[in-house]
Amino acid sequence: METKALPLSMQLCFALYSANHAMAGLYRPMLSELGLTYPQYLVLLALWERDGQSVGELGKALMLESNTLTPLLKRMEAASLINRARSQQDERSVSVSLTDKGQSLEAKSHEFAACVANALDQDGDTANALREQIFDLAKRLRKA
Amino acid sequence: METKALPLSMQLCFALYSANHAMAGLYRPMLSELGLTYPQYLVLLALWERDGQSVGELGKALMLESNTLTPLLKRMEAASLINRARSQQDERSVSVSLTDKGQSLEAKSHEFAACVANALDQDGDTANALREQIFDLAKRLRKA
DNA sequence: CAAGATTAAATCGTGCACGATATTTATGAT
DNA sequence: ATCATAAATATCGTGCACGATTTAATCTTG
Repeated sequence: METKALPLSMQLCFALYSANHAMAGLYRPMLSELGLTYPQYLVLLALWERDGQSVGELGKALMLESNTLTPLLKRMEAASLINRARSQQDERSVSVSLTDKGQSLEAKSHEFAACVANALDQDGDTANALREQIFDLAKRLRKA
Repeated sequence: METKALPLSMQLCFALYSANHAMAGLYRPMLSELGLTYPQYLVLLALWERDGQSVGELGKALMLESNTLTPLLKRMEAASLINRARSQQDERSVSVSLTDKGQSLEAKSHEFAACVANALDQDGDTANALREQIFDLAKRLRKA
């Protein structure tokens, strides 16, 4: 009974790890010019979609908890990208909103998307289908 | 000219980020019982495939550099999973090899793969095709 | 209303990821 | 042989991710 190892090339986990790294590597130089990190960019994406979310809502959108988000958001506040304010209705909750600077970066996100599309070097429908498959994969993994 | 933001749900970068997190989340409790982290498990996968690789070779396989690998490997050495030794042919290079303990964990990797397959809840061919698409995606992104 | 339970953020400690730099060993050109 | 260069790890500082715990506000229930 051989217990031959499954090579990296057969591991879905490594495919995801590798692709996620490669994507981060593609974004890094572009984001770096804006003084942004990759997770900070994801926070901006979430806020461009809906401004004024609480830390908990952001966490739900990005699958992160306050132990990760709080320091990250503080750095973004220090960089004048967002404001953080306790909610009046519920003093436990902190509302995160975009500054003018944070809003102004939204235009760049389209350049980035175009750059990714270019890197993919395949037609849009194929890329969209793959994206949906990956989201679906994430959903299945989370459910398990 | 609207500059409407691209929502998270349309971002391939977030799909990968999310799926990678979900996969890590699935592995975490299983690996935790073995005292392993997810990147440490990837190192083991690489070594089960070919034992005795140098730090640089491991880095090439996993897309990591010595600044990440060296401390990680030292922790794995401290946990008696691997040995690190300078090569005699070239004293610059460090060869990483599995201990008995490190080898013995290989059997578990098959359970993990089965667990992932079960979580996917879809037939193997579909999963394999998706894996190849994701590897291909990573390759395109890296080339760009 | 008061006491306990629940919820939302924050804090703390550890490990990973990476840019920049340092250190050590090997190689190459003269 | 010597010196410059290159190569392989290692070190350092910053930021992300997460388990565990803490703090403060709110809700619940007697």
